[in-house]
Amino acid sequence: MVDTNICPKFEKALSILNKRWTALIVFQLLNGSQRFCNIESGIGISGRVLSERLKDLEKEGIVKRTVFDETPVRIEYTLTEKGKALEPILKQIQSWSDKWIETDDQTVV
Amino acid sequence: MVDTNICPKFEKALSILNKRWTALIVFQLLNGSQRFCNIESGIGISGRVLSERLKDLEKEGIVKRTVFDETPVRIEYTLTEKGKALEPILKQIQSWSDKWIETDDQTVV
DNA sequence: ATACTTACTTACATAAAGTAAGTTAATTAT
DNA sequence: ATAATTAACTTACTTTATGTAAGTAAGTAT
Repeated sequence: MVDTNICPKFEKALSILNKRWTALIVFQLLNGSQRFCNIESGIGISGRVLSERLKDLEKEGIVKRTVFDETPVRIEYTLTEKGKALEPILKQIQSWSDKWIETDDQTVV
Repeated sequence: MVDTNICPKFEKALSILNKRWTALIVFQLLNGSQRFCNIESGIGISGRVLSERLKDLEKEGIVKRTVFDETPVRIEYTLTEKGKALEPILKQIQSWSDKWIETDDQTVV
């Protein structure tokens, strides 16, 4: 990447949030801990990419993976404090979309 | 895409903002109108993708392209009201990154 | 034993982004 | 007058990211 004069922290944040699905995964987890297959079906992401994203988000300290040693084993993904702190961003996106995005109601008759 | 229970306006907003470079372009234009090459060098995007993104953003009504018929012709890109309204989102991202992203100061000696 | 579920991974196909060179039109430098 | 430079792109080609589908391992239900 080329040298820019933009704050590196901000750029880092964008490089995380910019990635496809990241925001939706976080949005989904704001409703509470969820299992792999629930996130998968909840937002319509493929398992391949979800697996990849969850690893990234774990590495960034945004998501925590917890294994419950029941039988069968249960694995849950939860937002960390850092992850929960993303809520105001998503809220802002929501209110922007409410104000500025039109629903092109494509109801086929 | 698979059917989800997420608000379509919100999904639409994310599909715009999620795209690589979109947020940085808007961020750059919050400083005022800019020319193609200034955005290009300002954020380190390639001309190919910048051209593509500006067209997308124009289509979404976020950016306005203005041709000044001087010689040589000058073309400026400006945020519309809809585009300016994205500022609070970027501000939120900024404050999140200030609080949660660490600078891994990789100063090579 | 067979089928089903969860949480993945692997292999392969398609779409998006990066790189570099080319285009057009006008401008300035020699 | 010719050559080089700048702005705003486009085109061709390569690399990376994402999607699709099938496979795996461990356990459960019938």
